[in-house]
Amino acid sequence: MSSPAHALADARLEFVTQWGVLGSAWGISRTMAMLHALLITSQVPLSTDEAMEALTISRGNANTNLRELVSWGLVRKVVQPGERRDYFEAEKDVWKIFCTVVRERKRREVDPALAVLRSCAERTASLRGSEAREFNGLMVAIGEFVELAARVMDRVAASERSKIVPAVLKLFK
Amino acid sequence: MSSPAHALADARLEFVTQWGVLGSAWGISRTMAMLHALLITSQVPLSTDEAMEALTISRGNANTNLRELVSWGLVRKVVQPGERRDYFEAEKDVWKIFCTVVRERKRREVDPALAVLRSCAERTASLRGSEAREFNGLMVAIGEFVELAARVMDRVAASERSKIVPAVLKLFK
DNA sequence: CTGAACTTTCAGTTATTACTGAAAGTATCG
DNA sequence: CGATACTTTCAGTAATAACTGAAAGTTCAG
Repeated sequence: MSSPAHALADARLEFVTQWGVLGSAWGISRTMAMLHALLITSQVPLSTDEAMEALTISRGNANTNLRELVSWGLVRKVVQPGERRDYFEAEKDVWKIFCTVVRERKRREVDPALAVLRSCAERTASLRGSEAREFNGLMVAIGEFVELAARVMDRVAASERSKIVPAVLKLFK
Repeated sequence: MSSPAHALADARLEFVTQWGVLGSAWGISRTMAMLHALLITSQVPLSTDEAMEALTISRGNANTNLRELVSWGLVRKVVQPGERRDYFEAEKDVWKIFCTVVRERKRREVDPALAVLRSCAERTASLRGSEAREFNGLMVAIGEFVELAARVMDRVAASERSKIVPAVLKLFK
């Protein structure tokens, strides 16, 4: 049996690694997901150099992905008193992380998809023929569905955990 | 202004293309997403050769991605009477498509993630020290959250649109 | 059986995406 | 200022994922 210190380090490493795997299955770069996992499991903010060393990645890679995490709003730069370099700290509240991801993916991917669906629906609205009408009906149906999803995402992203989770629990399960 | 026939073909092409883009942002291969878009916008089932031609892809690529779509349950093989070759037909009900995707991603990605989180929580449950306790608390918190998400996904995947959508509409918006 | 019609596989190639590291840029301090 | 400490950029390279096409496999009619 391994020592307690290793048990923690091992578990953390497994978490960081698997978070990376999961992220890449959902279209998030492995490194970005791993950096996120590293930061949320760190008690203290980390510098670029510390992150580089922990994941054995280059400065450029660390810099790019840390800034990307900041642009998602999942991580913020913090200043250590008397220090010149930037430190990074992740939001650790699971509900807030979830809301942020929902908000960003909605903005980055769902809204553009909605625009495409609307354009496809509009451009075929007045066409005749069963093929055109069927296509148009499908675009409208998918559009309405995605619109509903978008509304739910907006609402979730803006909500308090204490208000939504109990309601969801009541609705499902 | 272009002819009506082109307007439909153009809109369909835009939809197929953009569905591919959206898919790849969410970790689904572009070709698979495009094949899916092609099939749901087809009034008739398509053969492998027809799909190959429509997307200008190789036989191997078409075969692999069509089978993958079948394994997701989004597409089924159908036999045309008196025909030897396989034809493929997509489920067109938007709610059913959504449920299928939810069910499959839960099974393929969320369940494994849950296993990792539980393992990380268990392995650190009895460790002492503030770092270990904080890590363990985070694993438990994320685990509970993902478990809730998994339950919601199970429930959604098994539900009738007419029962869930109105309830969701009432809850959000 | 045999061959035609079709499907599947997979080694090799191509396309895409991610990463490196050195150079250029910026801010701060004495 | 000029030196130092740090951050950002990006051309080149590496890693990964996806695709091709020909060969092997399967099915079935005659």
